[in-house]
Amino acid sequence: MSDPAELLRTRGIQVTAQRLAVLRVVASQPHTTADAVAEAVRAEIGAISLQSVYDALAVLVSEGLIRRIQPARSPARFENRVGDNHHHLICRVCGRVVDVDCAVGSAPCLTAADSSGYEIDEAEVIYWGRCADCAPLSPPNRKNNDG
Amino acid sequence: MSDPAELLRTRGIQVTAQRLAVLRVVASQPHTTADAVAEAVRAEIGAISLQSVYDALAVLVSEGLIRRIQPARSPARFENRVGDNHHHLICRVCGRVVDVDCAVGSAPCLTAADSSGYEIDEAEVIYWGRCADCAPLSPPNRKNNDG
DNA sequence: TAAAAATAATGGAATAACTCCAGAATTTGA
DNA sequence: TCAAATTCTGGAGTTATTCCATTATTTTTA
Repeated sequence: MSDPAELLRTRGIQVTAQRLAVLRVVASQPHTTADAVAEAVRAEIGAISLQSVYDALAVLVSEGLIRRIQPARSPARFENRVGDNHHHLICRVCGRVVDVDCAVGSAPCLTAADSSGYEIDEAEVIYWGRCADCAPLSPPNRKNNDG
Repeated sequence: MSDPAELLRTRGIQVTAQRLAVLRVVASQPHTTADAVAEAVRAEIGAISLQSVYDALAVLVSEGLIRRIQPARSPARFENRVGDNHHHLICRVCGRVVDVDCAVGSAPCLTAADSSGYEIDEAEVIYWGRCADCAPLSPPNRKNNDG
């Protein structure tokens, strides 16, 4: 049952052209920003306010249909790969984001060395570096100081 | 040579009361925000503009004396534990941040399953959940959908 | 099928967290 | 000690996002 409209309906969310378009855009352009979604949706269905894009994204995120990632010094990004076990690799220079499978394997890596009494529900991993295009063009700007 | 003034001087950074105070505050209150630093510094040395706090923090970060972490939906936070191998555990409810050692061990976990040609220099890991105080008071609001 | 209730979409204003800029003050160093 | 460099300040500007009041649309009920 991966029909988008059906996905919405079964969750009691009204099916609207805007929401379907937003969902479609996020699916076709993973790691896209709210702004970019607005533009793409406009190209598809004519008009949508930026606020409505934020609304639609918020609804989809809260229902777990899409995921929001918010890397430092970048607007929030959205992707429709949810419920699987993957992380992100981000280029410090051009900001490009790519998916990587979890190094630990397919089991969620939810076990910290010492959880300090926290009940952990997500491990968010971002690998920072420079992508194949940017690496030769600029010097490394950070020492390896984190593991 | 952990004398703060010396640390600044050897890097060619002018030693000022403001910078020393900012460094001291970040050291004594890890995971603090720029706002909180400003308040604490004012309590210590009288007055400082928020902008100067940002300036001082930026200088200290760029010299690697402190580290900036920027969790989603939170202002940037600063800590003076740098160059070691640790990650963060953040409570979704109250925002409390605590340090955790890297689950992988003391070697920096810079190896992604597939680095896609990226030259990785940092692996940023944030464990999200609810702290011991908040867990009993509110229901979990997220499925385990990430590893 | 029309009125009432619920839900969505809109524009505009507001907000948080920074960043940028030009000038004043202070510090350094020849 | 005087010029050059650096630092500090207030104010304005920016970006990404949220809030709010109103209007439009959709769904439910009578």
